[in-house]
Amino acid sequence: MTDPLQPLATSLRTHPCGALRAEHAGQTVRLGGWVHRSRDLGGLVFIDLRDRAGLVQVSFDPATSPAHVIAAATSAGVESVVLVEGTVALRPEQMRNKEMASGDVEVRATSFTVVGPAVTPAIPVARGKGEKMPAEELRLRHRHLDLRRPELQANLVLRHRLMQATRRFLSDRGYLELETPILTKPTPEGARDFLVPSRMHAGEMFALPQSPQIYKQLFMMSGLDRYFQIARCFRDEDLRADRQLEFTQIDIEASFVGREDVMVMAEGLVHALWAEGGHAIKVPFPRITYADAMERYGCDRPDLRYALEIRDVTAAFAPLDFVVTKSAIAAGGRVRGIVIPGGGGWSRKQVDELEALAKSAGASGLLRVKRTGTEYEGPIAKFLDDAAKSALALNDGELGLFVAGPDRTANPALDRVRQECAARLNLADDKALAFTWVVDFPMFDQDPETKALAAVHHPFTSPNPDDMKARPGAPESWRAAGADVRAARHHGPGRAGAALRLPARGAAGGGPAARRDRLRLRPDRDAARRRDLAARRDRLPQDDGGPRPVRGGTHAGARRGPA
RNA sequence: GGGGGCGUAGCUCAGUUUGGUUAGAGCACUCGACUGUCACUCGAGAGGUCGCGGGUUCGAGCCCCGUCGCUCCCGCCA
Repeated sequence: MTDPLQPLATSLRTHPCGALRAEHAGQTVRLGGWVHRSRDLGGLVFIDLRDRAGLVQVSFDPATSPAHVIAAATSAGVESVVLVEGTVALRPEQMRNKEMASGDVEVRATSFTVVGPAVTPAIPVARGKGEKMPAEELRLRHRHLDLRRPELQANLVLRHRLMQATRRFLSDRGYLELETPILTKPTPEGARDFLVPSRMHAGEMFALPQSPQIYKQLFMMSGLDRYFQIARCFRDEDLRADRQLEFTQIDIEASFVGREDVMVMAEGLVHALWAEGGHAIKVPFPRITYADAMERYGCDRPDLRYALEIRDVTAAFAPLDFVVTKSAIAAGGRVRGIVIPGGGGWSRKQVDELEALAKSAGASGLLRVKRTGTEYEGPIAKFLDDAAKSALALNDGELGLFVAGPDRTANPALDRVRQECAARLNLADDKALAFTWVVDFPMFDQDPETKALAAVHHPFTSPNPDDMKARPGAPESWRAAGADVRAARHHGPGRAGAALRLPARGAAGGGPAARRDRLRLRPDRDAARRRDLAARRDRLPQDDGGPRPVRGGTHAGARRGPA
């Protein structure tokens, strides 16, 4: 690959500042940049000059720089835009700076011109080690200053490279980069549309698409076969730290493909993108079914960097004369929980905190028992007979935490407790990514009271064809023909590994009426969707998949997080 | 829509618990000193409607009421 900085030479400069290295020693160079920081030692002055490529130290020494040049450098304020001419010189051995990419050299200035004198910046650009960032509001108000920071520029550069890598990868595999309209009719998706008033049609609104769901399928019906788009998406929901009004997603659709084709392609793209970012990740990703994930981790996006798996101990509690578990089991629930090595040493207060967590997630309580030697302690210990003790299989020093009740409430509670325990025990490897596929999601979630069905994912995923054939009258039991990529979250600003989601897609299943019902279409609205469904009668290519969106990490300069 | 937190110098923050002299620190800024620094160092200086409005009080940055802004969480959201 050609050096991406090489073309930066112009009639005014010979090199970008940050590109200078020992190999340039002896050359006369002209530079343009911003005064990042300066150090006046009295007669000897240093300026760290900054541009997009990085920093370089410019020295102003009476032995090499004319007096008026030194005077000009002395009075130049930080963030002034300057032009410098000088000679690249190797620094004396002791004066090299290993923390600076250009730290082996400096530019000995023979000429110095301030082309843009700066006022004191409203927020500091150069930041010392350990200094905090200004408030988000101020950073956004003075965005031009904020974006001068090398770390933010690095984000934008990475974003650019990821986009180029995406285009390269997909184009090489026959995907066409096509665009779909931004101003559309409102659609019955999950997130609320951004609405834009129309001048020509007073009282009516356009909607900005939360994602380009609809029109891309026209491409498939039309026979374009493979499409992708690095698409801007919009949603009018309340914000969170990791949720933005607008964001970018890589949207892909393909025809004549099966689930394996989609998964292999998606793994390849994820692999290529992380490789571009300097991370080697292993493919294929391990796979886990939704049912397995819920059973072992209580969560459809388990953090697989650590085990701490959920156990079913219903059999141990079933014979016991203990009202809590007895009534839960009688009502069709189970008793499940996790066993924590070393948890026996946790204080009453620490365990109470876990119980509060479980309760806030919907559990009625958290049963606890710890084993010390042959002794069992805790509120439920007195109910345990020898058979139950051996069934629990607690080792010395271990703490057992259990939830009794229906999976529907126990799962989220156990998930929260498991994650908190892992955090306390520092079980997760910060550097690990733990990519995994979660497959065989249920198609629908059924409200236990109203029996109403709601799509677990977006409602346009195809049901598993085998399930549809086997139990045509029981859509609540169907699995979806989709799969999600999950990655354990990283913690810390700017390092969030995105949660990637790649549900496959297709028709909603059932007849047109059932589809309409499931999609919650209103006959008087949703014209675009109705037209789409109608067009399906003209036949889609066999299609259980065009993965939707690889999400996350592509929105420049902003805090990143799972979508 | 609901709940919590915050708002003091250009920036980051102490000070509010228990009201009491002239509201402080670090960085940045200005001036001065300093010839190998790299968050240079040292000395001096300037810089404040304590978010805004009202109230209680002899006296409010501090207590009370209202209001605006920011932020986090729940709801919502893929």
